[in-house]
Amino acid sequence: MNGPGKEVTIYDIAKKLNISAATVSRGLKDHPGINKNTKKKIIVTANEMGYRSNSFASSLRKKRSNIIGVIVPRLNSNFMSDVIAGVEKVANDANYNLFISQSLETMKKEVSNAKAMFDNRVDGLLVSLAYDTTDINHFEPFIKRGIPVIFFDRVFEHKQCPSIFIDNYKAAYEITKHLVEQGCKKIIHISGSQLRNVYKERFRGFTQALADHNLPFKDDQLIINDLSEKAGIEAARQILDMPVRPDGIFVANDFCAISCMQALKRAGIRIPEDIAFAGFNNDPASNVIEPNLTTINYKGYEMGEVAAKILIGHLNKEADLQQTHSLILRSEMIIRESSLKKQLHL
Amino acid sequence: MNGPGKEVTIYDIAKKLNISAATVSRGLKDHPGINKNTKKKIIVTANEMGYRSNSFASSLRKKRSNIIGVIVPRLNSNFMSDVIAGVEKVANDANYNLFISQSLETMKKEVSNAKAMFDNRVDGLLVSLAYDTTDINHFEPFIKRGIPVIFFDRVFEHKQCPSIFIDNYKAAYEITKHLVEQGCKKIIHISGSQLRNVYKERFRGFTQALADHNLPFKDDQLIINDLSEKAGIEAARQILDMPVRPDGIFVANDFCAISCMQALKRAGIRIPEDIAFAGFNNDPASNVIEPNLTTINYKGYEMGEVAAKILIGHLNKEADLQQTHSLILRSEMIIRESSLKKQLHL
DNA sequence: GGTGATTTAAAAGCCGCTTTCAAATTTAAC
DNA sequence: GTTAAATTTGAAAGCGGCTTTTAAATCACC
Repeated sequence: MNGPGKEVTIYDIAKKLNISAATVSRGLKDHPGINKNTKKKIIVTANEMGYRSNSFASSLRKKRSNIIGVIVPRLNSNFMSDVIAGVEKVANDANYNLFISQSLETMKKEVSNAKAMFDNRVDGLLVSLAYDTTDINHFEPFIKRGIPVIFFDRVFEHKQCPSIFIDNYKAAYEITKHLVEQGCKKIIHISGSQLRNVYKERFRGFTQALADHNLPFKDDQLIINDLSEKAGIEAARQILDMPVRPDGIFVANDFCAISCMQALKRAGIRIPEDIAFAGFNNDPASNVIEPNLTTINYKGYEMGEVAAKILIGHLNKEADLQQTHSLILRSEMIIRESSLKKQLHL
Repeated sequence: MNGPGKEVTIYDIAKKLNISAATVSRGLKDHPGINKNTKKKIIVTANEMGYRSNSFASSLRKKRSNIIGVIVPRLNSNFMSDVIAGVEKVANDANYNLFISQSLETMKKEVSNAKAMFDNRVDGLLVSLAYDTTDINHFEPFIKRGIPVIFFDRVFEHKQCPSIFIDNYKAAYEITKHLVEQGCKKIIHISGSQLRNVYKERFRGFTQALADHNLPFKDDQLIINDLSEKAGIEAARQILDMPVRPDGIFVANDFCAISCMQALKRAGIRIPEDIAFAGFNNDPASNVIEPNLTTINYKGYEMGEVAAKILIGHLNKEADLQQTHSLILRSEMIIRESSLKKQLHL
C-alpha cells in the first residue's frame, strides 16, 4: 500500500488514468461538475497507489491551515485539561488540527507563544490569559489580519474578540451569601491577581454580598496570592495569626482551598464549626477532602466545546464575527459539609 | 508593522534591498557565506516590513513539518496532562509544534487519529495506547516511511519503536510486599485491561509477591474493570459481598482506589484496620483522602520530557533509532496511613 | 598583469495542490 | 440538422521558500 519510497502525487494518479491533475484534484473532493464515474475511478486509484494529500501544498495554495491555536496558562490542571479535551473533540470532528501551548502563567511566554502561533499561520486562536498579563497587544497582529481570537475563562474585553466565561460575580455573590446565611460574620476571601476577570469578579461578588447583608469589609479580609498549594498553607498560617479569627473562608480556587483547609485542620481548627469553607471549580479532590468542600461547579469540557464551536463557526463563515459577542455559561453552587454550620437538610 | 493587506515575502524584501530572494533566504538563516552586513540589513528590513516565514512553503520544499504528533487515551487525567505539559515544554524549546489528539480509550479512534497524523505528515509520533488496542498495525505506515514512533507508559513491544515506561512489575511487587508485611493475608487486586503492559505487569508483580510470601492466590482476588470512579464503587460492593472479606486492597490506579475506599468507608469499613489500601500514580487526591493513600509515585511530566527529548534527538539525527530502545524511568513507593496496620515510625 | 582560489549574488526550477479560464464534449431545444 | 445551453475536462499560472547551478566579483600570490 504505502511503499517506503516516493510519495504519490495527484500527477501520478493523473498519468495512470490519462487525465489531468486538475481533474484528480477535483475528483478527490466533492467538487460539482466531475463525472461520477471519473470521480470513483480517481478515488479507487488513489487508494490503490497509497496516495495521501499534501496538506502543506494545500495550505500554501489555499492560504488556510486548518489549524486552531490554543494558548492556556497550564495544561496540567483539572480544569484546563477538561477544556482541552472539549476543544479537541470538536476540532477533531470538524477536521481541524490543534496547536497547543502553555504560557506557564507568564505574560512573557504568552507573547512568544502568540508569535509562534501567528508565524505558524493558525486559522484561529483560543486563549485563556496568564496570571500577570497586563495587555493584549500581542494578539493585535491576528486581529489586524482578520484571524479570529476568542478568549475563554480568563478573558479580556475587546471589541473584536468574543469571550466565553461564567458569571463569576454572581457565583461568588451566592456562595458568600450562603456563608453569611450559615452565620458567618467575618469571612476571609483568598484570591488571585486582580488583573484577571475571574478573580476580580469573584472578589466583587464577595464584597457586594457582604455589603448587602450589612457586614463590614476590611482590607485584611482579602488575601491575594498565586492560589498554589503552598500559598494555601501560607494563608492558613496568616489566618491563625489574626487577632480576630474569621469564621468563614471563601477561596477562589478549590486546589488552594484544600491545602489551606488541611493546614487549618492540622492546627486543630474544626471545619465548619470554627471556620466554614467554600472553594471554586469543583475540583475532583473537593469531593474527597473531609469535610467535603462547598464549591462552584462549571464544566471545563463544555467551555472547551463551546469555544471551539464558536471559533469554527466563524471560520466556516456560518456565524458572524460581531454577532456572537460574549457568552456566559452556566455555573452552579454545590453545597457540601465544609460550609454547613447549621444542620440543614441537603 | 503588520498591515492588514498582503503578506510580505522574501521577494518583497529582496526588491526593497535590490538583492535576490536567495540571498534573503540565506540571510534569514545562519547560512555561512553571507556578508555580515547584508545579513543584518536583511533581518532589519524583514522586521520593518513585518515579514513572517511561510512554514507551508518551507515544509513543502523541505519535506519536513516540524510537527510532533501525540496520541493519548485521554487528555483530562492528572497523569496525562502532566505528560503533555512535559512534552510541550521540550517541543516548544526545540521549535517543534504539537498535534495532540485523544483516542478516548478506543482503538477505533486511535486508528483514525493515527491516520490523521500520518496524512498531516508529522515528523514523529508519541503514543500511549488505548484501553482496548489489540495490535499496532495502524502505526506501520509511519514505520515504513521511517517516521519514528515512540511509545510511553502504555507501550507495545516493537523492534523499531523505543518505549518509555516505569518498572510496573517491581513497583507492584514492592507495594504488595508492603501490604503483606503489614499483616495482610488476603489481598484483592483491582486492575484494568490485561492487554496493557501497565496493568499486566502490575498484576504480575502482585501475584509474584504473594507467591514469594507463601500466600495463596485465587481467581476471585483479581477484579478487572475500567478503573473509573464508578468501577471503584462497584468493586466495593463486590468486596462487601464476599464471604471471606479481604484485609488488603491494591488498586492499579489512585482515582479508582479513592472511590472504592470512599464507598467502603461509607459501609463502615475501617481503613487500614479492617482493610489496608494501596493505589498507583500518586494522584493529588491521594494526599487528600483520609486516611492518605499509600501509592506509587512517578512523574508524568518527566516522562513527557524524556519522550519528547528522545524523539527530537532522533529527528535531529543526534541519536540512532536503534540505539535507545526501551527506557525505564524511576518510580517510588510512598507509604501513607491507608496501609499502616502496624504503628510504624514514618 | 595574469592565473587560480575564494567569496558573494543572481536566476531558475521545483515542492504538490488549487483554481481560473477556456476548450471540448454532451445534451437539449427548436 | 443546426444552434444554444449545459456538462466535463484540461492547460497553465501561481502560492512562497529553498536549493542548485551559474555567473560575477574579490582577493592572493607569483
